Order: sequence, then C-alpha cells, then structure tokens
Amino acid sequence: MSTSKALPQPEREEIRIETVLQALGEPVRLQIVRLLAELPDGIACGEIDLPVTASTRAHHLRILREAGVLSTHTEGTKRISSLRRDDLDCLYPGLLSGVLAAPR
Amino acid sequence: MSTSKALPQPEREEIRIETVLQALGEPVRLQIVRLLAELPDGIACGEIDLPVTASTRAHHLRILREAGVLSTHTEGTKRISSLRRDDLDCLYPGLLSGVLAAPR
DNA sequence: CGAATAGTTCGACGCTTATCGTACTACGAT
DNA sequence: ATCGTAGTACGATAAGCGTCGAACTATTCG
Repeated sequence: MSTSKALPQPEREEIRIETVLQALGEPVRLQIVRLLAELPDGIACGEIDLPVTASTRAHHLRILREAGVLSTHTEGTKRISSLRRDDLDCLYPGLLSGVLAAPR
Repeated sequence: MSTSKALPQPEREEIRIETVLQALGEPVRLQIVRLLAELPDGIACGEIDLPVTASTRAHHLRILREAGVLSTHTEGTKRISSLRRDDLDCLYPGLLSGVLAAPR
C-alpha cells in the first residue's frame, strides 16, 4: 500500500518573510523553486538534476520546506516536494511571480 | 557648493535576482528597504535608526547598493540612499510589493 | 588653516552555512 | 528475511557573513 504522510512545515501564519527571502537567495534553492514552479504536481528529490550531492539536495529541500516555500509528502519511498504557491501568493502577492519573471 | 555625485551601482541589466534576494534576506537590510519604501526622497545613512553601529549600517547599505536595490548619491557630506523602485518593478514585477505586503 | 561632521574602509572576531562522505532509516520487491 | 532503492541525519570542513572599533577620507564651517 502506498502511504502518504506530510512532513512538518510551518502554518501559513507562521511563515516569515525574512526566512523566505533568505531561503530564496541561494542559487541552488532558487533553481529548485524555478523548477517546481513548472511542475504543479511536485517532484521527487532524486529527480532534481543539480550539481550537488544527494545530501546537499536534501539539505536545501529542508531549508525550503521549513521556510514555508515548499511542501513535502511521502509516497512510498519517494518524497514529493511542491511549491506552496497558494500560501505564498496570499502572504506576499506578487513576490513569486516577480521572482519567476527574472531572466535565467 | 553642494556637489551631487552618484556612487557606483549595477546597471539595470546587470542586476541579478539571486543577489537581490540575498540582499533582502537579512533582517536589518529588509528593515532599511521597508523604511526607504516610505521615503521616496531617500534618507541619509545617519538618519536610519537601527540597533547597529554606523559601520555596520554602511556595510548593509553597500550590499543593498551593489545588489541594485538602492541608489546612493552624495550631497555635501551626506549620502542619500533611495529605493530603485523603477528598476526592480521592471525586472521583477510584483516582487517589491509582495515583500512590502508582509506583516511587520 | 583647523575643527567638526558624515560616512567609509580595514582588520579581527565569532557565528552561520554550503558542501561532502558516511552511516542510518523507511519502504518495496524478491 | 534479504536486498535494493530513496532519502535523511550526523559530523567535519571550509568559506562566507554580520558585527564591532579604530583609523581614514571628504566636506562644511569658523
């Protein structure tokens, strides 16, 4: 059977702008966010192609999750991460679209 | 006579989103930006009331200026810093308003 | 000129963070 | 139960960053 458990993350009211901006201000993490912005269904950690090891990738995903930028739930042995677009758009309308509008 | 020289700062095309986000992701700097958002005419370094020394303040202003977030010009012995709202809104529409919409 | 004011620069300090490798846990398949 | 796969946690290391005080530059005023 395929379990589906959500990992701990801040409630919408607990999200702080400083933490979000700090999370987004790291090249690798920003790339993850840009990737997730194009994948509404989320992606598994291992499917993210980046020039860092798996442990570093897990570290960045954790930072983003704890900042409230993304949400992660377990599906079998995989962990699917997806952008918390609703929460971010509600808290900081325009922020995400502005960031994503930036040239690569 | 009152000279008015602009300090070196990146052109609009040279501004990079990673640098901007990293600059904004620091509490003291974010507070400076929030303050400047309410003062279109800018403010002098010494008039910014923050719990850090003058040298730290100068440091943060430099980071923000070099990131392209704000613009500084000299007026006599004072240095007036102001938000580069036009450039930021053009490059990343919505980002600034989203950040400023965040609860204090 | 000299003194006062506004701000920057420099070196040092301690804290944080990005990265890695290894060891570990959780789940699925055989 | 055993093995393989997916991912996390931990410890170490090196680099980066925020902070300060002291020394320095630049401008105005007397």
